[in-house]
Amino acid sequence: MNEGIEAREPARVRVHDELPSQPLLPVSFYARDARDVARQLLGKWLVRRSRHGMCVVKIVETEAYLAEGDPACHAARGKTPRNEAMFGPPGRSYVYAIHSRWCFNIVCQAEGEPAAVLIRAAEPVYGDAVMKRLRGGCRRLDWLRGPSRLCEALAIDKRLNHWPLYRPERLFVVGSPDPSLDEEKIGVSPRIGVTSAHDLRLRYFVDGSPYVSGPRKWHARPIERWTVRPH
DNA sequence: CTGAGGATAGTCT
DNA sequence: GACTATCCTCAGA
Repeated sequence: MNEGIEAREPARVRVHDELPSQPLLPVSFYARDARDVARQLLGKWLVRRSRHGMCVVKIVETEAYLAEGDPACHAARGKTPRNEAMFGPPGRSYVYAIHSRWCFNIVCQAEGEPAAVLIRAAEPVYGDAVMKRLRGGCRRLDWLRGPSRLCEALAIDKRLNHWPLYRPERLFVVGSPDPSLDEEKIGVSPRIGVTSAHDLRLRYFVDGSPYVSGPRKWHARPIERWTVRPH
């Protein structure tokens, strides 16, 4: 049908009448180094359509887990039933449980090169009533502040493991590069809760955003600068 | 506001 | 049996 058009221009998606249409992130966005993907996911909209309703959230905090030289990566010691999704093609989800809570990752790089980005925190954009209900009515600031809180607010669980994120259906990401998110507004720090590889600074966050998780003192100022690369 | 402690269950050795 | 890419509560400043 219109495959030729879609190959040239990314499909635009209007997720709600009141929200502007946005380009859908294609597979090629994810088929790169997880550090670039993690950095450039900041400011993008994650869209979730579930039986509870539709939610749109703006990503404000991510972490990269690398295929090479990263002992904290779940795939560092080879393939297991749990981390299988990381070894698959990029652009799909990797959902796993920790302490009886879910964490949502996006697989990056290439098949057989297990890298991923953990989505750690986001800001509510649309669907307040749904997220408030799923989060038990806690403060709006805390609905999406932490990887497992985010999963709870968006009804993300193991059933969405291996899910393709480049189709505008149940779960996907839209957005274009945000010129206001230059390197001075991006903070970089060690990853939270990771006991090994503390020398690696692979956590990225929108500096100053109240929706970012972790100790406040960590985002008092950016710890390191990061060069924006186009995509 | 911060830090400590404990609940909790899936995963791997 | 040990570990964990978490979260909540509580005590104290």
